[in-house]
Amino acid sequence: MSDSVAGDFPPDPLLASGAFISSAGDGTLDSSAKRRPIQGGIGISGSGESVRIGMANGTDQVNHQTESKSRKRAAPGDNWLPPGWRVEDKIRTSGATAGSVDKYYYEPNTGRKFRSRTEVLYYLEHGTSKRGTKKAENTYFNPDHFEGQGSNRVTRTATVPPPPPPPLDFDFKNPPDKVSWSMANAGEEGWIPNIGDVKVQDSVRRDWSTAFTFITSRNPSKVSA
DNA sequence: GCCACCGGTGGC
DNA sequence: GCCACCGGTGGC
Repeated sequence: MSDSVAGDFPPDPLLASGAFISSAGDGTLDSSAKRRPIQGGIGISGSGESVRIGMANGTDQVNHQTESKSRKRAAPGDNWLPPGWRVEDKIRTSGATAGSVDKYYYEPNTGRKFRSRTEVLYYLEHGTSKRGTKKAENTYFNPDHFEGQGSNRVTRTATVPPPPPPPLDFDFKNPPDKVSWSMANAGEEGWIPNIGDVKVQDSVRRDWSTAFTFITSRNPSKVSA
């Protein structure tokens, strides 16, 4: 009764639509590029970390008993994470707190890293991160930028790969008048969009997500000196 | 007591 | 200056 539509997505929330994730440049995953030389040499570097894809995949653990936690611990899985985001559990290898785990969240397109759910949510709302961004808070949803992005002068540093070509179907000029969201199944899939009585297709929803991600990621945070 | 979050620091 | 990591605290 459920394998029809809402079953489970392919493990590639964003890639499916157009596959652009241009994170190539900044080596998102293997941060082996920099990464401080962990002393002690405990070989946890590779095997100690488990990276998971955000989104409904952890269906295996059907143990979603407490859905209404509270502010903290409110994320048994990572259902609050927008599709495409990655979560990385990093185990501390030294110090008094060695063995404890830090969670890091990675934005799909730019690979930007966040240390907490709070930071991610903040970023999703403001399009910029609190920390590390002293100024430049001008990133707001502005459809016009979207069109002219072919050759604008935005002097973005080479740090961030060029904004992904938007292979989207999302019509920025004519967004749906109203979208109602319904909770499909607490804790599993999260919210499902409906326009009128019609459930929004998965692919469409994914485009929305991609569009959103794109918008929120094309900000000039690195404009430093 | 456990867990998530954030500040601060040290290394590069 | 940036980034990764650890320490410590507050909330539950």
